[in-house]
Amino acid sequence: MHNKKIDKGHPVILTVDVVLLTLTKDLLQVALQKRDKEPYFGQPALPGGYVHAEEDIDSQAAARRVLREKLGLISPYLEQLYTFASATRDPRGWSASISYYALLPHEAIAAQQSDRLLFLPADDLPQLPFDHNRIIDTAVKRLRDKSTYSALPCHLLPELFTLSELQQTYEQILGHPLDKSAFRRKISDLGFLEATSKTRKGVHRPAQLHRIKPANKLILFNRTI
Amino acid sequence: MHNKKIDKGHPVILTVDVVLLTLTKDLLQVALQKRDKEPYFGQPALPGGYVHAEEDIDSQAAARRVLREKLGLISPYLEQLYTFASATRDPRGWSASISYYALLPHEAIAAQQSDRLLFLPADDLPQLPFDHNRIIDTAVKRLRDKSTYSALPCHLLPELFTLSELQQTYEQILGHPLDKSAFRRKISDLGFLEATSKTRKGVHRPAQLHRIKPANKLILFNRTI
DNA sequence: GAAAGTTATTTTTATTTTGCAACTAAGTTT
DNA sequence: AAACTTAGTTGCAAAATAAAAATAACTTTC
Repeated sequence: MHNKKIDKGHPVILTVDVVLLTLTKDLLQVALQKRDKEPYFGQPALPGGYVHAEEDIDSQAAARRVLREKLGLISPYLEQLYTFASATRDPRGWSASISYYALLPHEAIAAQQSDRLLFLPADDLPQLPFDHNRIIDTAVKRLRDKSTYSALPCHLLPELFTLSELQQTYEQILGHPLDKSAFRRKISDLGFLEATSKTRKGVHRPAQLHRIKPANKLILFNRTI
Repeated sequence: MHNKKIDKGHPVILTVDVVLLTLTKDLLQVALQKRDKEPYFGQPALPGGYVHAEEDIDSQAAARRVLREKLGLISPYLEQLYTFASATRDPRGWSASISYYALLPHEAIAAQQSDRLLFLPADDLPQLPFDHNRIIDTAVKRLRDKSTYSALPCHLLPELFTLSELQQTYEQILGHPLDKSAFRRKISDLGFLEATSKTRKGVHRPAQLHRIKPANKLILFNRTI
């Protein structure tokens, strides 16, 4: 049996943290920011902050606000990842972090570089404050898993892209090569992309630029048990 | 810009709620409990409660405690589902519910029936307090999704079961029939079950009883992009 | 107690999907 | 214009899946 005091719960810390992932050249990178307060002042960490009960309508809005206020970015793809909540993850006390992950094309953030913001390879990070390494690992795993059965990697590319670029994106995320014809067959069968009349001029044969058909959110591939 | 007060965050409510699912006859059922306090006193709702910062080491432990204290049950399968957090989901104020879902064989809970505990079909519920309908819908969807590519439904069966029973379980969850030989081939190929020498005596040919091989956690099926 | 009925389990066969390789197409560079 | 490179397509064998049929092991009925 517990008394009223215990039943009401002790005060806990409630934050959101955002794992912003992007793909540069051949590496998956995560956005980190030098902390502007204690604990871990000055150390690179995930952008995050307290939930602001009076201005955030829900946790997704809080994550959007963090992205906007801390990084000056708006991400079309923002999904709840997991909630890390324990007595030990934050030295200040029992704490819950509702974590989100966001995907952005490298082009969309190139302009945003600031002295406090840095991008590091998500697969090869130094030790970060709190349980941020674990949060990032979880985000990368989620991205990899979901890329095996969905069109998620499209969100790492700009609005217009070639099929070869899309295949390369999948290959970089998954870490292994894909068959060209099988890949194109699948994309074509699912029909969530549309070809535009534009082409990517390069050194060789120009490639047709594609885009996600409007009104197509996240496409899931068929799986059969 | 925000002042210190706002940056520290306003007090928010942090709870865990548990969606306990089980399969009876031909229906997926969810455990509900009549609330013993306001708000919504007396109404059936998901078992849940405040996180107890001084006794719960993490949110999973809090969910286990809820299951134990409120339902008198221990569930081998307990997974974080989603965190529902918003200004409007609880009349008392800004609230976050870290929700978990648990799976149990019907046999394991038959003995636990109490006057406050009831099981209702998860697909056909009355309106419940808070956003509990949405939480349950999310849990059912997660179970259905995950059943298409994992051995999750095993956890809805007792330790020993026949392959036909397992197939029926999949079919009830997924809502469509599966091919018998393909199903058995897949289970056999994955090799996470072992046959026992026991059989299920019935009206007709006895079926061999199987069990999950020890040291096998959750088996995921292969998916190819 | 043999025949019929029912469920379990395996085997066979047909159909679909995938993986690989070769081929054509369209540009640039030499 | 010949060689080179990347884009995109086509054909086919191998693998996986689905459907159907066959066989096995029991119980119940007549």
